[in-house]
Amino acid sequence: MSNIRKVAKLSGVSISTVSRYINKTANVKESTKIKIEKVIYDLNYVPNALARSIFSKTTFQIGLIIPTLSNPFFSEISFAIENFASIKGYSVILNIVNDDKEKEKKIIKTLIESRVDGIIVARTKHKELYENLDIPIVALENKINDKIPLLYADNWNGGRLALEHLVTCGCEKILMFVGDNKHLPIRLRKNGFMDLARESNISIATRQLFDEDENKSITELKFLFSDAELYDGIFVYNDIMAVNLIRYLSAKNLFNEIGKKINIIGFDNAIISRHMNPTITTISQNFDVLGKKSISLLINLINGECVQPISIIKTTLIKRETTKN
Amino acid sequence: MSNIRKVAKLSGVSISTVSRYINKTANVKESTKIKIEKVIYDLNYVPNALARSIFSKTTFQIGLIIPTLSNPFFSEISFAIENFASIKGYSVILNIVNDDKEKEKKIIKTLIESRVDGIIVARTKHKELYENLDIPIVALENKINDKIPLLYADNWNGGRLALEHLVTCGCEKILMFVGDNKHLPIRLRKNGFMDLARESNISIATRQLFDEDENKSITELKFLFSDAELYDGIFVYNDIMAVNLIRYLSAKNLFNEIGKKINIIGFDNAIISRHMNPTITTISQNFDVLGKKSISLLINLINGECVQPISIIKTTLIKRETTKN
DNA sequence: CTGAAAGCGCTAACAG
DNA sequence: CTGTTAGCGCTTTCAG
Repeated sequence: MSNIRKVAKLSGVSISTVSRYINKTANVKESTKIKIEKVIYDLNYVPNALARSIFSKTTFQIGLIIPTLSNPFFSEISFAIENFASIKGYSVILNIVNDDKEKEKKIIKTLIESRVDGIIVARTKHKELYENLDIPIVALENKINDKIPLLYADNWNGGRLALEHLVTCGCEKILMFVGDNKHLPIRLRKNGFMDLARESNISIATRQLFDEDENKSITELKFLFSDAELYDGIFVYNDIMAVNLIRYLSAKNLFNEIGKKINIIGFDNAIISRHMNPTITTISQNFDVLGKKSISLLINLINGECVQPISIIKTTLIKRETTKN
Repeated sequence: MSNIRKVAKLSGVSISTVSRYINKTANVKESTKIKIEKVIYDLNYVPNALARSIFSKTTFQIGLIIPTLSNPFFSEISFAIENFASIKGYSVILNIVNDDKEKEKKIIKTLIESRVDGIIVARTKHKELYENLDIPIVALENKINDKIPLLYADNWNGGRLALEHLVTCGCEKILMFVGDNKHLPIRLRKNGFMDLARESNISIATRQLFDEDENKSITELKFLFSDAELYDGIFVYNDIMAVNLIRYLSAKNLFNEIGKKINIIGFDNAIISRHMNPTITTISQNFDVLGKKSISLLINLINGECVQPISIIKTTLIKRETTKN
């Protein structure tokens, strides 16, 4: 592959002139401009961003660290992040942790070595890995420490919206499937739901589910959801589990009751919620806004600006077929 | 951020000794080793991969170019690619084209500038952008030219498997929803299905669908799928459209016929196919194998080895609730 | 408007 | 086992 020196030699000018031409960092005489242009074209020369970065101390690359891509929450958010990063001129290095702490450690090392300008890390389970990193970081969902800006959807208010909607649908026997307490957003969904229930004097039955339950077989689901059909309003902590609930009810031949006698509301507005049969009423996390905000926070950080320590993105109700109104 | 010179000075040795220590490229006396170790630790020094790459001419980064992340086919394949890339010591730069040719052009430029070691491009619509790139490339699904190795799942045989299964289920009135002919894999699915039909003297009704139809409303779906319920065996060119078909049938109150009087088989084994209600019988693309193979092809190319021009990954039948047997 | 020269952080051949 | 030196591809003073 050719380099700037070759271009300079063949154009009969100095390296610096070529550099100036490429970066438009100073005027170059029209005639030499044309000469250089031609040589660059003939040689198929492409400037080396590495050499440039070594000097400029900025790579315009950011690292994205996520637990998985199979969960639509993360694929949607990665989608949005790539989109806004690219608009702002940044490339994103995709890193999937997959519950492997050693891998997460190695990822961070590699990112630092390749001098990414910043890191966005979603729902990490190992905040200690990020404590002493001297590089701009934005945390999604899981807080790392007071110095690292945190961003998440307003799960608390989402929980309130969910109950509000069930009430609007006229539900009177309400059941909530609670997710794993170790995740802050999951906890907040519950709290929002419960806080409103208390304020409104509504009594709520609760059942506990865990992350592992997301991939259970239909037989196991029968056990998890048993008697859910006795309630007329059911809030499930995420869309995947709402999907499972629907499968359980269908297996019990209650498909036709869904959205009528049995109202169900999920959380996430995952793709599956608008494709599922029936389509699922849910609380939307507004991935686009999350992606945009995380990029803008990170870029502000990169530019040495101050950013607010916590940003909360509005959640909204998406009405579909699993609820009456 | 500190550099190798600083480390050398503080350790009281030369730059090259430090370099040797870091890369274990030659022996270093135990005592100086310890000195260097300490300084590196105190300074929180991390070697600069850019400087190293500029010399070694290799970045251990690869570019991944995909049309979207919303479609599970691409998120699953990206997942697999990241996984195997990272096992082999490569980072992946995620680039989402989103049907924007100008963006695709810019992406390629940026990747070349940052001297990625290779590119994996999935289902590109603009092969001309890749024709004259002097860099290892692996094409997924859509062929670019004879020089660029192509990799895809055995859609043709997948089509055969689909028909075979419908026949096994005893179907006699068979309908096929054909996808957009401009995509090779989609065409092959149809051909496999049809070829077996001809060999076996089975007559097949066909209907045409297009990419845009994937996101249509239920009213529009009614038009697309009208009278599909008159058939007892239906092959749909991908899982998303199979999902839509199921929603159409449910809206017509035929939910309980699915998997009984009406057998449906999709294609892709997308996540949604195992979560849908009912779960969808489908042909699996084996994302993991696709991801692994695309990485190994690319790395072979990077290492200057010869690779076969076309690789075809086996597809398999996944039986679920939408078919009888 | 242009060239010479120093330097970004690192590696490697060479000499000791 | 270690230091000196040249060089990777580029940018940017500083002169002219």
